[in-house]
Parts: sequence; C-alpha cells; structure tokens
Amino acid sequence: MATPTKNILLDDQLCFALYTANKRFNHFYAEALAPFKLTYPQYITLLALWENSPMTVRELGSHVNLDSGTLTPLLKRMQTQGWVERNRDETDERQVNISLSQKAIDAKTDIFNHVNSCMELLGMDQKTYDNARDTVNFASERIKNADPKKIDYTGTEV
Amino acid sequence: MATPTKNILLDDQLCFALYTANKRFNHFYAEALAPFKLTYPQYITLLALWENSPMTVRELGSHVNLDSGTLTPLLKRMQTQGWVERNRDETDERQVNISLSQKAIDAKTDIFNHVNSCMELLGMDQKTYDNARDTVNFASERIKNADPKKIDYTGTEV
DNA sequence: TTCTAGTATATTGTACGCAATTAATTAGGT
DNA sequence: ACCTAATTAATTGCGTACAATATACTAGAA
Repeated sequence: MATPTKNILLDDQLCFALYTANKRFNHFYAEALAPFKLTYPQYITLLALWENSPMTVRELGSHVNLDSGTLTPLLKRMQTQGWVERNRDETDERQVNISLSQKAIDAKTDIFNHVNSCMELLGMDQKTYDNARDTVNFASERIKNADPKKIDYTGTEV
Repeated sequence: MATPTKNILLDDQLCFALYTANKRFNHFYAEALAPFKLTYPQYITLLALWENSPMTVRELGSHVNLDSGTLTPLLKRMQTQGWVERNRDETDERQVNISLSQKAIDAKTDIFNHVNSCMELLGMDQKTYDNARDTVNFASERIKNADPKKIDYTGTEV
C-alpha cells in the first residue's frame, strides 16, 4: 500500500519564505540605493569589486554567482553609468577585465555609510543578524548539493 | 568627529545569503518540476489555488505577493498549458476569476509526491527545516517594515 | 442620471536570471 | 606549423519582477 500523500501548504514552505524575503530585500535595497541609481545586482557587483579589482567576468561571476548571460548586459549598463570599466585582457583576448572607475572608488564611503544607516532600520542586533545569515547559508548549502534529477518521476506524464 | 565607516563584505551579508539561497531553490525546483513543465512561480501559483480556487487575480496576488504585471502573462502561459482557466466575473467585469483546470486537480497528488521526494534530498529534519523557515520569516517581517526612504542621504550626489 | 472617484486588470518599459548556442581565442598534441 | 579540444564572452530566447501608465468597469454623490 502506497504512502499517503503529504500535503504542501504555501506558507509552510522554506522556499516561499526565501522567495518572499528576497523580494522584500530587493525592494529595500532599491530604496536604499536610489540616491546612487544602483540596482541590487549592481550593488553586489560593486561589493565584489571593492574587495578585489580588477577581475575577469568569469572571476566576478564566481563571486556573485552570475554567468555572462546576466553579467555582460549588467556590466555594460554599469559602464554606461560610469561605475566600471571593461577592457579586453592584452595577453589573453578571450578575457574581459572589469575594474572600478574612479567614481566607484570615490563613492564607496558614501554608499557604505548610507546602506549601513538603512540597515539599522531592520532593528536586528548583530547576533540575530549573524544567526539568520548562518541559518540561511546552512540551508543554501543543502539546496546546492541536492539534485532532483536523481529522483525519477513515476507518476502520470503531463 | 564622524563615525568611521563600517566595512561591508559580500559574504557577511544576510541579503546575499537570501539572494543566493533563493536562486539555488529556483534551480532545485526547476529540476523537481521539470516532469510537469512548471516554473517555480507557476508552482506556487498552483499551491495557492489548490488551497483556494477560484480566486480573482487580486486575491491570488495577495497570496503569492505578485502584482498583475507579473501574474497576467504568467497566468496566460499557464492557461495555454492547461493548468488554469481565466474568466471575467459576470457580476463585476473588472475582475478575472482564476480557477484550477481538471488537469491541475488531477496532477496534484503526483506533483506533491514527487516534490516531497525531492525535498528529502535536502536532508533536513522537520525541526531544522521549520526553524530555518521561521528564522527567514522573522527577518522577512523586519525587512518588510523597514523603509529606507526615511533615511535622507547626506553624502555627495552621484 | 451624470459626473467623478475608486477599483481591477492589462500593458509598457526596464532589468534581471539562466539555459543553450555562437564566436573568438588559446593551448596541446602530432 | 596545423589541427583539434578547451576556454571565455557575448548573444539569443524565454520567463519572471515590478513601477508606471492605460483601460475598463463600478459605485457613489449631486
């Protein structure tokens, strides 16, 4: 006899909690970054570059977990707005080096100060914040290592 | 004397943890839902409808946190693929009632069983899973209630 | 009833996100 | 040097997301 089907309720799902929280953070950062005309993916791109510049598109992508299909147009927009520079590597012309512009270097302190001020609105102390991040990262690792292709579907074809 | 600028490191950020975990879940569900040719937003739309059908676009949107700009084309695709039906309300023609098709009603058990099987790959016991979801939802509430527009930017204009 | 304010959905425009493909370049073996 | 495989970006196509606007319809006041 088959196992009874376990019900799935939207509001009980971890995926939906993450999906919703991520969208809310997007909205939060859209407002926090509005003075700088930066989107959230552009902001994390700058965070990565402030830690290490220049980087190739590939290296940058490995830090922010985005591929060239997303990064190429994103970086072109950031170049247009003066945040980054894009240059073909002279020794290996397959690669494109992405570097911070002077504007991005100069704006770093202002952006950090403003974002940090906005973060205080969350009203989460450091311990709560760190615990939340670590919990999410723990789940994130589990999700990354799970491969549903291993489960073969035995039901009716749709 | 001004407060020294607090550094912001990408991998320390809760937003980036959520952003990355959400993308990984998207990939996870893309594979888990592949036998049904459903995307993740389409899946949560079905979850909402399995709990309550029919609903107007507005009601549905309040459950999944999406507006008509996203839902209208998404629901049209789902209608094309036979998951839902869209009907103008007869008493109030501004509203469109979204209801489950027979295909969606019939597929529910197969989808639940398959998704539940995939979820076991995460290797998270119920307590760990519930704790992670509650932690994310706690942060999510804080993010929702924070309004960065309240913080006026005092730095240099970009 | 007629005008007006409000409501519900659809549309438009911009920006991701990613799978799949293409194009250019490089490196490695013969 | 020459051919092939591998590597790196860019491009294409599709599906979200969402702000802003447009359109259609309803309800309420005068």
